[in-house]
This record gives sequence, C-alpha cells and structure tokens, in this order.
Amino acid sequence: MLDTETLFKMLADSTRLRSLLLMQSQGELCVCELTHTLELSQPMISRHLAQLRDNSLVTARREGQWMYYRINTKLPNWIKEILAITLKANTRKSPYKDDIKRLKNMANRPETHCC
Amino acid sequence: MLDTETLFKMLADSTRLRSLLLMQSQGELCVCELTHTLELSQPMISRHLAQLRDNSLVTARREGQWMYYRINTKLPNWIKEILAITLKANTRKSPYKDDIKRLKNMANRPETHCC
DNA sequence: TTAATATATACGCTTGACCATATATACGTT
DNA sequence: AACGTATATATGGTCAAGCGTATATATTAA
Repeated sequence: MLDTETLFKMLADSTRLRSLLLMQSQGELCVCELTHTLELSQPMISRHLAQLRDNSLVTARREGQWMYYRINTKLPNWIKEILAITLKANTRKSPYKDDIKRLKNMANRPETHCC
Repeated sequence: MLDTETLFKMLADSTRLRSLLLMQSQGELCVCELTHTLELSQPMISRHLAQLRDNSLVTARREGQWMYYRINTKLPNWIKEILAITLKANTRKSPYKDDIKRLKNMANRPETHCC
C-alpha cells in the first residue's frame, strides 16, 4: 500500500498533480477529458494515470469505450485531507484554475452519470 | 516563492521528508544531530537542507560552530497544515518513529536554548 | 598561526523519471 | 470482418536528481 514518500512523489509531478486536483474538484473524469483539459498527449495522460492507479491514489472503471478515473475513495483520511487542503489552496491559482475552466468549457464531453 | 509542485518535490525525497518531520516534531536541529539521527553522511544532509532552505521550507541560523535549521515559521498555513497532518499520520511508523527515538537517545547533543 | 570541529560546496558518476513516437489492445458500429 | 475511436503500453532518447568523495569555508581553541 501507498507509503508516504511515494504519495509525495505522485504529487510532485505537474501532470499528476493537475489531474488529481481536477478529479478532486470535478469528480470522475475520463482520459479524453483530461487530455483535452490539460492540453497534453493521450499517452502522457495514460501513463501518469497508470502510475496513480498503481499506487492506489485513483481507481478506474470502464464504461463503453471510456475509462473513468476518480480519486480512490478508500484512501486513508489523512491523505484525503492533504488532497482537500491542496485543492482549496490552489483552485484560484494557475494552472489549476485554468484547468477547471477548460474542462467546463469543453465541447462534446462524454455524457456520464445520466439517462 | 514556493509553488505547489516544488513543495511536493521537496517532500518526495526520503532524506528531506525525514528531516522535515523530525524538525516538525522536535523543533530546531543542527546538522550534526540530523547526520547522527538519520545515519547519513554530513554532505548528504547539508545538500538536502540547502534545498529545503532554497525553497524556503526551512530557515537556518548559526550559533557558534553549529547551524540550526527549523521549519520556516512564515510558511503559508495550508503548508503548515500539510506538515502537521503528515507528521501526525506517520510518527508511529518506520522510519520516522525510529528517527525520533535515535535523536532522543543521542549522546552529546549540542546544548541549545540554554545558559 | 595552527589545528580541530562543524558545515557547505564542487566534481564526476549513475540511475531513474519523463517524454515523444510508434504500436497494441479494447470497444462500438457498420 | 473492417473500420473508427478511446485507451494502454513498449521503445529509445534525454535530462535532472541523487550519491560518494574530495575539498573549501567558518568558527573555536590552543
């Protein structure tokens, strides 16, 4: 299971941190939403999500063609607190605030949680 | 000033994390105390402390031959909270609990804050 | 001044992390 | 089956970070 040093290693990369804070604020997201929002290549997003999943920071589920990732709900409380504090302290700062904005403005987001 | 990604990079190395948590729990410490307690070479400790200082996570003061390092009291509150939460969640775990024990058992600690 | 102790830094090496690109796999549609 | 879309992984290259060792600087004492 996730040790403390590894936790911080996961948070220490810009792609992973932006992805995590985006999931922390917006809930479940698919790879194409992250690729569009962070303006990075699809393999880059997938690779970092795989790392987050391997270290149990996020969980994934498939729905049709899409893979949805979310913050692991079974994380220890202190790690959840760190994510919450980090989000709160950064939502109004770049690049995180721009990420949220780009996601919300994204056209053709796969419809989830509905119908 | 310290950005979020850099903060986590600083926490993502075992030597720096152990040093920080030790300072978080025991207050100001000198290089030789950290060298003894973490059982690492003096240049290694100095190098990592320099990084922490360059990124304003710690401050240093000289007292005679000794350089004392402590967590920067001017850190933003959310970063202080993260350090506090991390310490609380890890004080009873290895290697952090062993570090605290070794420091407390250390012989000939330079006398500070007295006389 | 010389020596001893404490700390900082410079140098060269090695390893690991990240990246771009190409390719593989999975699913859905026709 | 063939094709398109979404996602994952493999390959090879580059670069930053960490390490050990040696050396430099600062302070104190003799």
